[in-house]
Amino acid sequence: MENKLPTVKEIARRLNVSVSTVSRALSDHPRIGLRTKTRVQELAKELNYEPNAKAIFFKQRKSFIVGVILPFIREEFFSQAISGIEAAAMEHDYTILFGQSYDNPDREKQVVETMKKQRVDGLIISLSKETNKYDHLQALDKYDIPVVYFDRVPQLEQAHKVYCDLYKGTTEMVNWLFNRGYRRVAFINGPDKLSASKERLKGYLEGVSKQKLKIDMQMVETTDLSRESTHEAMKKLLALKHRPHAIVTFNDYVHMDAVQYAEQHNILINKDIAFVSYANLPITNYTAYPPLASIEQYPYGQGNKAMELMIRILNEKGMPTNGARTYHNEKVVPTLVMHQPVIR
Amino acid sequence: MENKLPTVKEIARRLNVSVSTVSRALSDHPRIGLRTKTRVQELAKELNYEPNAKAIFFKQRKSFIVGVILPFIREEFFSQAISGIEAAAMEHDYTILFGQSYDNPDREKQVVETMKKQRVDGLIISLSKETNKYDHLQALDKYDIPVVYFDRVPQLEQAHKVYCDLYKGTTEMVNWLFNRGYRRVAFINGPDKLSASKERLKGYLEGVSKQKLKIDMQMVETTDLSRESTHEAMKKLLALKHRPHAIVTFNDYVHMDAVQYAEQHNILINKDIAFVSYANLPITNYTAYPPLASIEQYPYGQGNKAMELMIRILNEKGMPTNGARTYHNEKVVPTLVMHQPVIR
DNA sequence: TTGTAGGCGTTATCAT
DNA sequence: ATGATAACGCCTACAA
Repeated sequence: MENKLPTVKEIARRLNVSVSTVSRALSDHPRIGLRTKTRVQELAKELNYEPNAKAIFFKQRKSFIVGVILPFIREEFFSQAISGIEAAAMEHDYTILFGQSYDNPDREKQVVETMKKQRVDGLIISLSKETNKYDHLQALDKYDIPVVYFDRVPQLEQAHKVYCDLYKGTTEMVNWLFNRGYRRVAFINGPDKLSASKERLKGYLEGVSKQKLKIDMQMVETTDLSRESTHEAMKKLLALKHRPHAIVTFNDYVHMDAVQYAEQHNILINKDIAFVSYANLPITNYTAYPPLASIEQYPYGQGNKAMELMIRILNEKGMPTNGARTYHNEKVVPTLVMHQPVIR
Repeated sequence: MENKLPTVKEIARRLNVSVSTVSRALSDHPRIGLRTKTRVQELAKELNYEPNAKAIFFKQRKSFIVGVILPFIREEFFSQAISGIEAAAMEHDYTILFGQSYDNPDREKQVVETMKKQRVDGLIISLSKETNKYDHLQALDKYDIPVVYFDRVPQLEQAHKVYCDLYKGTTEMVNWLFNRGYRRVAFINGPDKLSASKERLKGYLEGVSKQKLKIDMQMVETTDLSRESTHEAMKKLLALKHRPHAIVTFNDYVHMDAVQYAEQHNILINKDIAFVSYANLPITNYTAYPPLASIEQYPYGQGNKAMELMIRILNEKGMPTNGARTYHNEKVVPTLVMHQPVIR
């Protein structure tokens, strides 16, 4: 009893014309009889005909679908990013196939596989924090599926990337702290492997050096971004003979965990110790202890740029090239944002 | 210089066999020469052959793609929900086409249109708060694209729905407050049109009635969920001759805005006035003023159920029916969760 | 055991 | 102005 979807063939049958006539009539081909055209168009409307995009895309070898893989959509950073991606996609009639890696390289691989099977036109990805092999992703390039990395980008030259240059931003933040009189500035960094961590560390060291201060590596801790790990880092920092005056944390989530630990250990937040962070998530305005300042990384903008770049790449695909592929590398400039100081 | 994706045809050409042989060899057809089979499979592996899902889906009239439309992905409730959807989808080899309505019915329509064009196998949607016409969605049913609504569901009998029955939950919460001695319990509800609001209101009225108290409609305010609107509602409640002892808010976001307003007006949160809410988002644990209690609505579970239901519907599609369609209606039971009281 | 042919819905390229 | 046909990649009933 299923009401089959109408096809050109069906219309052709009913009108006793050929499928090509129907196809042409529907696409308003110039040299087609006005009478026939009207008849076809009327029947099409009556039957509620809609071209089957699947068939068209199949023929065109194009789906207008771009895969997007993120570590965690529940992090506001990434939900903002995907919104930026979606906006750019919509503007150019693309749609988003969605997947999360949950920071698990195996799962990431699996999702990439699915996207490949679905033959997405391209893939935008922010790497899982453990990913250090990119074979499965580079393989896509060979299949003519371009990959654009954003925010969590790989250490590869041969890749399209959009990310925030946190080197400068971090230096700036450290300077800002010194200028405000904080002399012992500690740093809870993310996983060593992440290029985002390396950038930050470089910036931090640069900032400290500029103050002509000796660098104290006891002031640098690492977290795997879990609450436990962050608490562990805090424990070490608070156990130091000379406690830090200020703590820079990897992002606002680490910040929240760090501050939670500090509060539980009777530290007066932003008084005994000042806290600054990255990301500047809107949600921090509602939290108990917003950071004194944080570095805005414009996730929406990054996502938007990544998708724009993807579209540019896809559009250039048919174009003649001089042989060598060029890879794009776009940096987004972060900004230091100061918050209303909240001391509790 | 493009490395074209390998096809059965290509493999067949290279091995001087027919495409059907290749196809069968790859699918491990029983009666195929072992020698040929191995040769084919080896070459396939060497070329990194993968069947083109587009072609298969085109043939099978199936894409294994389900569209998901949410109001705002940045709300933790929805990002949890989509995670539940994704998990169920993955288990059954489905993928998610993603779109946001931003609570805008026009945009919602547009996204639905895109999904239809893409010929998704089905659509899971949580309605925009202003949507009161469902034609564009019911139309999908005609195209044989099933629609499963979740959380924000329409007032339709003829629809598949998964949602949380907040009627009982709200009554329970109001009782809980009365039992704790709060006599004037106010309520900041969401938009009237939302069935979620109606459910809550019914539960609230029921709860108050049970206490044999006169219902005071001055205690009931409405917000369109924006911060301004919530602040407006708070203003009215605080201006009453007899201030409420407790305030129930539509969800944790409204809660945060309400509490923010109260704090700015020198109310001691959870002392002068107690606050309770819905949703129980993890992020509330980091906020300055978590609600005293909130009603967990299990967004992950709802999403998961919605997708499971979708898959059941899709699987039943080919099956013989007795004619009339049956619509599924699944309720998720909410739970009242108490929090560590924080008074500031 | 393997090959041939037709079909899925559409459009582009011929031919009429 | 219209029709016939091939092609996209895959599968499968049927033929050999």
